[in-house]
Amino acid sequence: MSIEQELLQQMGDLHQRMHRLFNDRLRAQGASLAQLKLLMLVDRAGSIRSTEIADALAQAPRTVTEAVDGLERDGLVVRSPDPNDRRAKRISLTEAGSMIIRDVAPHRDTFAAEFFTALSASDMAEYLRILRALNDRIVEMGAPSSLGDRPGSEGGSGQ
Amino acid sequence: MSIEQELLQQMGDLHQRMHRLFNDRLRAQGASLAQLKLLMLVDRAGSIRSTEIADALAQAPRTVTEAVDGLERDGLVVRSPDPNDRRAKRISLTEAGSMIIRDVAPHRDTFAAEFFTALSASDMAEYLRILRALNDRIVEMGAPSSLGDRPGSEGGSGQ
DNA sequence: AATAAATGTTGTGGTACCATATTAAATGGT
DNA sequence: ACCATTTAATATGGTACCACAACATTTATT
Repeated sequence: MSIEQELLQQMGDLHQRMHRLFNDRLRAQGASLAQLKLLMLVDRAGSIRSTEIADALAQAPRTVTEAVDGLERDGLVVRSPDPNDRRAKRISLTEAGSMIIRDVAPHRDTFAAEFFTALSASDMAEYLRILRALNDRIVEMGAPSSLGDRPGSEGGSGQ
Repeated sequence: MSIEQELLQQMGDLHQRMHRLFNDRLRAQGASLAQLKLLMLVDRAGSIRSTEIADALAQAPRTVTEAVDGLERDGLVVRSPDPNDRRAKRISLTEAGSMIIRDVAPHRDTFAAEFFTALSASDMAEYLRILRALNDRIVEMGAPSSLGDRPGSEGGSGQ
């Protein structure tokens, strides 16, 4: 097996394991990873439209509707009509939604801290550099460039 | 944002982008990533039972049944009764299944090669070392240790 | 104003995952 | 041989995603 294939394998395994473990821990706090991401985005925006979510998270419109349905059913967000555009609805957090974000934050930090004890400070820096290079590369290869991050501060890949 | 959070973010973004891009390319070859993984496992094993798949891929029994249903419907695998155990069924590739694996292999290699042009040889080595350390760490933290690899040749932290 | 085009949201149907039953067959103790 | 346990596969119901189609509302054109 080539080193490239080995890397792909390790990356996939790592992601799968992290996703599971993190999700399991989150479940105890009353949310899933996907829900949390969405809640945090709504929190940052204050109030936001479906299409803006779809855009920020690089998700299909349908996915957003469904996710918001779930959150609304759980009383974590509310949809209210947009005063300026009667086609649109503005999505915002409820008290319960804000509370979840606040409750989860320390667990997120704890997880990250625990996890990265595996790496020295210089390894972390190396790793970050490599990840950025790979992210630039995959965007060059055709992947969507804007995902959930703040727009406009992309690491310059030139060409 | 701490470096840990930044790393988490970059890892998540990278995975999402790779997954999409790779899946899109694969779709043109007539399979999905999940299907390909399963097909490759069946190929390596020759013939295999549902539970062995679930174990190797760290997936729920239900997931396996469903995945095999899809592959069987597409004529890529067949289920035949196990002669030694009437509860079990042995899953094996059809000609079409084998063909897909052969067709896809070069694309997989091409993708990996293209992608990792972003990294120098020494960066790749670094990256692999870091990934292994993180995989070991996440397993320590409670994630399942055996995924997708051949059974019996586990490299990592197998106590 | 009415029709057309663009945009925002939701519906339909499909893949890939999960936890928790459920049914059939094998197995081990007596 | 019999019953309880375990194991193999599948069923039920749920989350998280997708492409594509439908529908409502706004905006542009005539």
